[in-house]
Amino acid sequence: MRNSSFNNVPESIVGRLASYHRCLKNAASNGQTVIKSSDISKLCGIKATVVRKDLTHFGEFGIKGKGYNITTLSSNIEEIMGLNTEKRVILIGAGNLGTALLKYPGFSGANFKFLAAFDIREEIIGTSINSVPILHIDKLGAFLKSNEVQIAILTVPSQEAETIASQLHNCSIKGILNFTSAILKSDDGKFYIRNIDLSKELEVISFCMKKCLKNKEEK
Amino acid sequence: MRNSSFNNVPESIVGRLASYHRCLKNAASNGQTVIKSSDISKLCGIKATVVRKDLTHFGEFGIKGKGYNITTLSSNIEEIMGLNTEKRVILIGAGNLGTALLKYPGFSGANFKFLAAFDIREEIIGTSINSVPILHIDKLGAFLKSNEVQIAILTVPSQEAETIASQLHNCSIKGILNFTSAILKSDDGKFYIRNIDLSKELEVISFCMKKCLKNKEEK
DNA sequence: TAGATTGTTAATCGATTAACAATC
DNA sequence: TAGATTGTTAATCGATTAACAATC
Repeated sequence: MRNSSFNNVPESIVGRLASYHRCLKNAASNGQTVIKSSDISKLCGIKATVVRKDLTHFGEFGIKGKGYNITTLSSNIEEIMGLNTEKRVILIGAGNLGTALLKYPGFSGANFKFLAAFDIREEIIGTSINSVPILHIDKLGAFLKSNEVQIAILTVPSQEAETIASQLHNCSIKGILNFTSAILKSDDGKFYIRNIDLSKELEVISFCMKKCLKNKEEK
Repeated sequence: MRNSSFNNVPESIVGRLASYHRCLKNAASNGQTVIKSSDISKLCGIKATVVRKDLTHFGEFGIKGKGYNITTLSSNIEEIMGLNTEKRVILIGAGNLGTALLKYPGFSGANFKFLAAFDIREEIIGTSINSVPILHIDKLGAFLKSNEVQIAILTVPSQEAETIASQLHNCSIKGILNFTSAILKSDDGKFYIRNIDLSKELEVISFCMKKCLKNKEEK
């Protein structure tokens, strides 16, 4: 691999790498051993030149005239993306969305290990969801002191997001997956914050639909 | 408004419009009536020049030397994005994520009206979640024939996505919000498909975290 | 060797930034 | 009028595309 730090990789490339990775896993489970950029292109809906250019960003993984060895490419992508190291995760806010995420099968593929979930509702404290214990939010600070946690997932009401996020400083947490519509800023650059705003997605589809309907009428 | 069709608006702008909209709503609820691009910038984490440029894409909404009238700008964005028209929606797959979405408060802001949810598990057929009735998936075709539905939300297992999507042709549906990791393609351009892949988000945060940790070590 | 497919280079395209003129 | 902030223009930057040389 050309370079093991990859500090300036645009997020657009990272997102596509994840797509390639899934596509390779699928191809492998079908017994395929080699794949061409044009195949990846069809399966992922991304142009073959983009696929090749993205990959060369990290090294030369292909065999000219043949394509890519699926096992090799797959494990390279896993190393690039850090999918082969376990990440210890807590979830804050075990409501509907939080529960759905605790039960979400996709987390295992990213090597996420849930240590605990936090909530305020007394009736669920002490229970567990998908083997993840639910603790009272009051225990958060102490928990973070005695456990090395890398990622926090925020599924609390939006108006609580800021307060909760402020409690995540000065501990081992390096990434926040923010599902609230509050825009959290990592003022000091200590965190990587990824905002996933479902309401925004809804508004975007609302606009794009409008456009589609209009195009239709014009025809 | 300069132009009422807006056919070639990049998705990046649309996503930001949604952020501006939320920010305006918040400012309005604080009793503010006018807002400057630099304020929007701070609240949304988007540069003021970008804010202004995005808005001029659709018209001139500001008052030089003053800023933007919140009510006017807000309703203009609502019109641009189609937030002021009701969209009839069905949800397919009332599992954990589906249930969370049916209970998600953000849908009302986008003027989404859920007509029904579909599933295969007999034990929940006939019940309802948040007043939305759960019907058997066998009833989907008939339902679409007798109801005008604009959007389908897919929260079925990924391997079912393709099959379900194929049942959505030849009806009124124009938009699909795909929460499965299957990559659905709108081969004929009849649909607008928005893929929201949570696993991908996890892998992206996994990479970005790795980068953050490394930067930290280097310091 | 011939065929195929990668990886690279150069050209195009679009988005972001910076500077400033217009104007409330 | 002076001060402030928008909207526009031009410059920069980065991402995508297309063509093709390298090579398995």
